[in-house]
Amino acid sequence: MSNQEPIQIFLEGRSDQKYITSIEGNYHSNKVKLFLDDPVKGKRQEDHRFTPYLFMKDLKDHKIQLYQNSSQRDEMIKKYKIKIEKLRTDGNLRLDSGFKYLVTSDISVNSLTQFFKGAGVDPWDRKDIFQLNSPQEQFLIQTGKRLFKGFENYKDIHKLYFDIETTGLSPYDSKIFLIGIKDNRGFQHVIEIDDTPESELEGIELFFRVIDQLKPSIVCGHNSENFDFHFIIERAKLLGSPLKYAKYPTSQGGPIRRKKSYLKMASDTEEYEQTIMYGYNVMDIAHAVRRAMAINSDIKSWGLKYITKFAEKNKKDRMYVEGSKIYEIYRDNKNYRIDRTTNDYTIIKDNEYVSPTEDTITGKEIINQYLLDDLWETEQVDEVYNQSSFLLASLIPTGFSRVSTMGTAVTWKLLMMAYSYEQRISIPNHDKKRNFVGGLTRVFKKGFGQRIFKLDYASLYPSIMIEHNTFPPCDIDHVMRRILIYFYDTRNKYKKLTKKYEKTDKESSTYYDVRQLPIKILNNGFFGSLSAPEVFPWADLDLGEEITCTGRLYIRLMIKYFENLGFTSIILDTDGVNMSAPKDVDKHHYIGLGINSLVEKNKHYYGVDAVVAEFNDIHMKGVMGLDVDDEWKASINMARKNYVNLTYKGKAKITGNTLKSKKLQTYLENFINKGVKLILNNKPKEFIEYYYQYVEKIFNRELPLSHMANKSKVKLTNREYIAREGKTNINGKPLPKMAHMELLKESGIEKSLGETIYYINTGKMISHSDVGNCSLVDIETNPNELGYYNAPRYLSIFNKRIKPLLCVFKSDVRDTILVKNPKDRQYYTSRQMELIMETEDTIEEVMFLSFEEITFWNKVGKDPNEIFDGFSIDDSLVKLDIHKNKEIINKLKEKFKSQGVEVKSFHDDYKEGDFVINHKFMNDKEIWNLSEVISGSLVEMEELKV
DNA sequence: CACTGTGGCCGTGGAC
DNA sequence: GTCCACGGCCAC
Repeated sequence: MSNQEPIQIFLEGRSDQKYITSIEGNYHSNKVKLFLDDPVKGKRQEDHRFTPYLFMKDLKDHKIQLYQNSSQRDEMIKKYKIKIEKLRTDGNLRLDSGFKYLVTSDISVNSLTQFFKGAGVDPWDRKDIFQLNSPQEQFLIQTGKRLFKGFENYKDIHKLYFDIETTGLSPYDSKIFLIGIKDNRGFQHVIEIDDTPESELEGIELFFRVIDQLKPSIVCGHNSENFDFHFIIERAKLLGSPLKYAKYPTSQGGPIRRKKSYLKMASDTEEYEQTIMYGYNVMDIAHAVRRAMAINSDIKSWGLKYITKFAEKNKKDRMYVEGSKIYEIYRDNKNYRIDRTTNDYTIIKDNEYVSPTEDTITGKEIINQYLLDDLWETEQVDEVYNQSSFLLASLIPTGFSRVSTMGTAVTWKLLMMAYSYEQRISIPNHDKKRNFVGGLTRVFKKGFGQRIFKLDYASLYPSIMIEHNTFPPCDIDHVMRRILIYFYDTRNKYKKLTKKYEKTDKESSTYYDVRQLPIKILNNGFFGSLSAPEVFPWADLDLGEEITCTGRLYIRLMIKYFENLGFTSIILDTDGVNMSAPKDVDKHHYIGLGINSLVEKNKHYYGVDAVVAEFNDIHMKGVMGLDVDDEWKASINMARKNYVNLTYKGKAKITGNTLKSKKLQTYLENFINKGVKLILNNKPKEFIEYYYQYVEKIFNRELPLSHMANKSKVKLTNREYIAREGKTNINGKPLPKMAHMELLKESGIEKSLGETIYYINTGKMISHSDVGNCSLVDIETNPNELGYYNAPRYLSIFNKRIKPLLCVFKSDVRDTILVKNPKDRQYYTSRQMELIMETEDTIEEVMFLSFEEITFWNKVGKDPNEIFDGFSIDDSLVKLDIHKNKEIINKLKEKFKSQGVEVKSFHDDYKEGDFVINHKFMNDKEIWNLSEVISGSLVEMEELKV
């Protein structure tokens, strides 16, 4: 354990300074200001200095000469107080050709860049030669300080929540009438604004004065970057305000401003305007929710009302007002009867008698309470979804708003840059981007299954990296390996503690559970970073591919092992297989040896758990091991990555985008949710009846427009969409139109990025596609409104979606179920309605290494059959068919040799013009080909008989 | 002073 | 009808 201490100190920051909540630096000096919130001494600021630096490659390699002659250079070095230090490379080629000089200036980051600009190179433009951190990051890296040190919980940070109410959506034709403010230390206030411009400006100014008084560390709202701040600032400008708000009275901080910034959500990046307030972290909670949404497909919307319910944090007695009625109720000077236990209210009509004992409330009071309840919920959502960013910020040397918007590869880059700076190691030259082999995925059995187990490798990719030592050689201190092992151990420790306190001490349990979260994020992101050379300079694609190819071997090994024991593989995806167990599986009994860390010593295991524990103890090695992820009562297996499972509690869990998507129209979703349960509970006749009833409803337009509406997410601004018009695809054809963007363009409505819009196809025939045949639908005002829609087309879309579900029926029945008109409905016998399961992909095929895999192993000069050397597992399970292949290939080679032709195999090092034997698996058959190497690739010439 | 990966399914618009 | 490129979303 003790050898992990330096890593822990590095990650948590070697400086002991506590309670830093934000840092302000700049490019024109070497000064930074720290903002602290000491629980005893209170809020204060500190001035600090740092030495601006950048990492630089050897300029000679880029044919760049710094200044005309050495005397001129020396003069500039003196002027800008430049120092150049050579960093460690230990003879590693990528470090030698990387950023191996550390250049510093005692003056400022600008003087550093000025020095190079004077010589004709702008470091900001030449990311290929220079690596720079922001002043804030430079300070943190240099001093070993970290944000939020000393704060045990996110709750301990002083946070201010706000929300505004406006008369409309645009600041140019509507105005603010309420601003709600609440902090997490007992303050709350609603600023009321009347109809005059003076009052509105006063309200805005008061809002900033309140912030200035309270000095919270974090200022946040829900969707505040896109909406509230934009609105407030634009209104203030229109009303003639100079916008010099939110300064610390004693500071020299500049005015509030907005800066182009990026929000990273899994593989998506979105631009937004970030609000900058000197000394504060300005956060948008919707960002945290949207990042969670990108990873968790069960979250359907990032709206405040939805997400509070999803997180089960909704206030039970909250005041609720429909969005369109807020202004009306606020302004109409009416009184309402209210039930204080539920906060339900009804309007009191003019001349209506009200007894003095009745509880009443004014419209204004309703809206004020509504606003405060919104803020209360905002705080709850913040606590749930920003927790991991808060914890990450105490490990990663950068500001809070950046931590909560950047991607995982940048996170790892900052960690590695910090380590390289501390240890004076060069930053490697980046690897070249290329495609590579990823996870293996198959569906072996299609249709209806019962009693299904999911067996998957615990953290497959990180485990492979640790067990097979796949780390880049350019990491000369092996720090990535050490960090990963530290994370692995720490996370396991937290997981064990979470479990230990689960029943006795809920608070401690949650404390540890929350702490394993940032580690999980860093762990999961590591493999992706290692394969992202354009972002992460330490990336190594051969290693990335070795990890995935090794993963493919592990999954094959597992399939062979369990099939041998009578298990049936159903669906395979990357790191796990859904299997059905043999009938006698419950007879299995195993007493844990505890050799494998996933197995408890002396614990009695039964059934599938026993089989898996034995596999782990006896046959796995080191950190590698299988988990029994779950057990299900029944399943529908439709296609690769697409299946539905029934839990023993009766819940249907849908996996894959065939039946689960945020774009799925509500009418489809409603049918699917009920329909899959009927099939899973083995009620095929009821399913068929339900299907025909639903066809009738769609056909006769009995379903509300809000349920039929297509959902599209806005990913382009109107301007970007219009700019797309002249563009073509790789074949020179124009890019197709997008129905929802056409609607926005025509109506002149500009939606924020990330918003969902709803529209309905109003054509007459199936062939009437959406473009030119659709109109926008307001799903909120009249959710139950019926109306005209393109029934044949929606029915056809419905049938297409349902089709994959029919894989549970016999093939002759399957083809007759779907109808275009309810009068064509079919009737079936019980025998016809038996649910089935049939073979799709074969085990034999999947045991073959793909051509790409063999090419890879060949390229790196490794034998995949040696991956399991040292594992105590039966050779026949481990050794793959490539040995058999080798025998056949050798025979074929000899045959050609006897005819005087030199032939190679793809195991060999082949060149342009060589003849090569290769093989593939098609329709369950092995096919052998003779190919010629033309322009670096294999061109098939003839099929060979074996 | 943007940017983790591959594999897979489905819908769409447009060309033939 | 069939094919294609592309976008979107999802699984891991």
